[in-house]
Order: sequence, then structure tokens, then C-alpha cells
Amino acid sequence: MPPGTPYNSFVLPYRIRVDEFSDSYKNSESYVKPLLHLLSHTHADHINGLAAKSFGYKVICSNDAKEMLLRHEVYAERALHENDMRAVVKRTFAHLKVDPWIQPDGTKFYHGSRDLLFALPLNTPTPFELNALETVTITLIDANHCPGAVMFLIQGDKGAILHTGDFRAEPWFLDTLSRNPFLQPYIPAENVPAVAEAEGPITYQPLEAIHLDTASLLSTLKVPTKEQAVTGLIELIALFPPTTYFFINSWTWGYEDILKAIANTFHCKIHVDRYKHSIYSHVSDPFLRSIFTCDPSSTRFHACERFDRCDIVSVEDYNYGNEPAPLSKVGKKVVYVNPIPMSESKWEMYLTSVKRQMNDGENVDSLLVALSRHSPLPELMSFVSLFRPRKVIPNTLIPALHGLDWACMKIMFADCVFNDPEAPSAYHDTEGIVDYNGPASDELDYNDGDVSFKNLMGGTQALQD
DNA sequence: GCGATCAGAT
DNA sequence: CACATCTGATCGC
Repeated sequence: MPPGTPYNSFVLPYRIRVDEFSDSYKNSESYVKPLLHLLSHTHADHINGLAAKSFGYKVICSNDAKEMLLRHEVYAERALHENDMRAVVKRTFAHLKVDPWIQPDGTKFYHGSRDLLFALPLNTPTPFELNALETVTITLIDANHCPGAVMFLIQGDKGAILHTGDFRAEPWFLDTLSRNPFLQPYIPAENVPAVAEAEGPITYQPLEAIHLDTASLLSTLKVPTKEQAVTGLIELIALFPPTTYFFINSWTWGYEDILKAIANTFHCKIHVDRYKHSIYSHVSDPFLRSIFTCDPSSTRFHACERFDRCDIVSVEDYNYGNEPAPLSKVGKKVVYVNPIPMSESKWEMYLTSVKRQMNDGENVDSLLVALSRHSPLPELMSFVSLFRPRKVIPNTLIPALHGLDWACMKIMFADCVFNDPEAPSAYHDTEGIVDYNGPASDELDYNDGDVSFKNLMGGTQALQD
């Protein structure tokens, strides 16, 4: 996890750790050995510690995340390969899956072989034995963040917890969740669509906690849906003559909606580099698999290596001032498309303003697209209100705020959580476990987000192996 | 001495 | 731009 994750990235009270694989605190007195590791998706800040050759535990993730992780290459390695300085590119996580040796006669030797990545299909509850005494059921649910990204529903004797990983909780996403039979027990009846509960009434039981994607917690913007963003961009692209080429700055996984919409609207493929092609040709979405080409001359639309673009969209040195629009090495006019978070109202104004510029014959050589991969506060509140969990725990905090963001968060979500002191809680009924509610005011400023981890586990003695 | 890991800037 | 990535410093065997 990025810096500032509470409880050392554990999903308390379970000894399950999410998106954090480093051992760096093993000599600290608050060390607790995880019994299960979960990986929500493969962005670099969620795979900390996994590249260590010494990592040797099973990791639960989606099929797409597994494929993406095993093919993961860092930029430096890709650049060396491209310049013929390295014949075989180092795959950062190759050590997580070592295939058996196969002799010419077909005999397999399993010694030293392993496959630590335990891929689960989506929406398929699967039991995992943490130890002789405790079993949990894990269900993966698509997170609408990037290929392979999932949320985790964790069910066990200490109650049910939903960990969102990184996600974008748009209205359609909430609607889909409210119809998910595995989540319905944790959604108040008034939030479940009538048609979805035709199977009969389900007794509502609040989630013990939601671990929430707080990357954009402090953004109060009402942002357009991904569909609104993509539709607007398509309208703008359609205003350019077919001789114009486009470079889409999809600099990290998660901008595929843009690429899919372009391929679908203009009936063409998207040029990507060898690395992106190797990843995209192994994802489960059949349409996403089908829209890419490695032939740069076959399309106007490019999403190739951003620091090593193909000649078609690579622009010669810029002449600043009132020079004509820059042309690429092969003389094409290239428009640069950059995804950024932007409010719905600003997006509408932007669309109007670019359409006017195009209409007036002004030169436009870059476009923005208002696509957010994280939910800002209004969407987070709608999401939490759908479930009314007992508490909300941030996936990340801003270390410099020393827990103030968490303190604020409790107030911001006060009207979105379940608050009935009479209702029994599996967690509170568990003997000998101390309740946790985020930082007490006298703990602020001291903990860097690692709030009373030892106390919260009821002391670490009994938990260490 | 070098790879692994961390922390901060962009 | 953004908030994932890269770079250079530091750690540790």
C-alpha cells in the first residue's frame, strides 16, 4: 500500500494483509505475521515487497492481476530491450511462479517449482483456512479501477469486511453492487432494488468495516462518469480531419475505457508498444484483448511507450511562440490526449470551449479528458451509505496530516454508517479483542497512521508464530 | 560491494 | 496535470 496505511495494511481483526508484502517491520515489537496475503491490483504502490526474492507466501488475486503481475516489466528494462542492450527482459515478479523442468522425454521435475499467485474468479466465494481454528471466505468483486482490480469481501466468525482496494464508485457501479447476491446481506433492504430481492427477504447484517479507497478523499468535486468523459472526448476527436493522429497518454493501467471507445467509434485499432501488447493480449475482457496492434503505421491512434513514442507520433523539438503546430517525424499532425480529474461543470465548459475553437479554425494540438480512476468524496459517501457499515477505515492517509484526515473522515461519514448500539456485533462480542475506532484525539500527531496497532490486536504475544 | 528497500519529488 | 512512478539515498547481508 502507499505510505500512510493504518494497521500495517492488516484487515483487523483478521490476520490478513492487503497490498503490502514487505517484511520491513519484522523486527519491530508490533510485528504480527500475516496468515493470508491479498493483492487488489498491480499498480506499483500496491505491490510493495512482492519483488523481494525472499517473499514466499501465497497471494490471492484476480486472474487478470496474476497475468499482469507475471508479465510486469519496469521502464528501465523495457528501454534496454528496445535499444538492443538486453535480449531477454527481466520480469520483475517471475520468481513468484517457477514452472517445473520438463525433460525432452516429457518427464517433469517439480523440485523448486512453485506458483504463489492463487487466482480466483470474480463473484465466487472461496474458503481459506487461516489456521486450525479459523477459516474465512473471500469473494472478489470487480473494482472499476483498472484491468484485474478487485474489491475483497471477507467473511468469517469475526464478521464481514469489505476492502475496496482502489475503485471508482460511479452510479452504475453502485447499482451493480446492490444486485450482487453476495453483497445483499450487507445492504439495508431499502437500498436493494425490488427485482433483485425476488428470491425472498434477506436479513440485513451490517459490515463490520469498509476499508475505503481514500486516494481522493479530500476532493469534493462532483466528477463526470467515465462514460460522460469518454463520450465528450469522442465528440472532440470527431471534429478533427481524418489526417490528424492522436497520442493518448495512458501512462498507467486504468485508461482502457478511452481506448475501447476510440476503437469502437472509429473502427480502428490502437497502436501500443510490445510491453503493453503482451499485457493486453492476456486480459479476460475479449474486446479489450482485440483492439491493439503493434504496427504503428496501421492506425491514427497511438498509446505507445510515453517516453519512447513511435515515429508516427514522435514530435520534433518544439518551437515555442507563434510557430505552426508541431508535426511528427513523418510529418503528421499529432494531438496529445491527457486524462486528468476534472469536475463535471468544468468538463462541460471545456467541451464547449474546444468545440468553439475548432469551429473558429483555431489550432488545437492537445486535448484533456475528465477521467478519474478514484472516487472523490461525494461518490465515497454514496458508496458507504449503500452499505451503512459499522465503521470506515481509510486505505491510505496523508502522512503529513498525522491522523487528522482520519479524524475528519469519521465526522464526514458519521451519517453514512450503521449506528445502533443495541444491535449485536460479531466483532464486539468476540472476547478479549479490543474495539478499534481510529485515532483517539490524544494519539494524533504521534503515530504516522500506525495507530495503536499492538493494542488493537489485544497484544501481540499470542499472535506471533 | 551490491542488491534490496525506502522516501521524496514530479 | 496526477497520485503512480522514478530516482537517488539508505539499509543490510
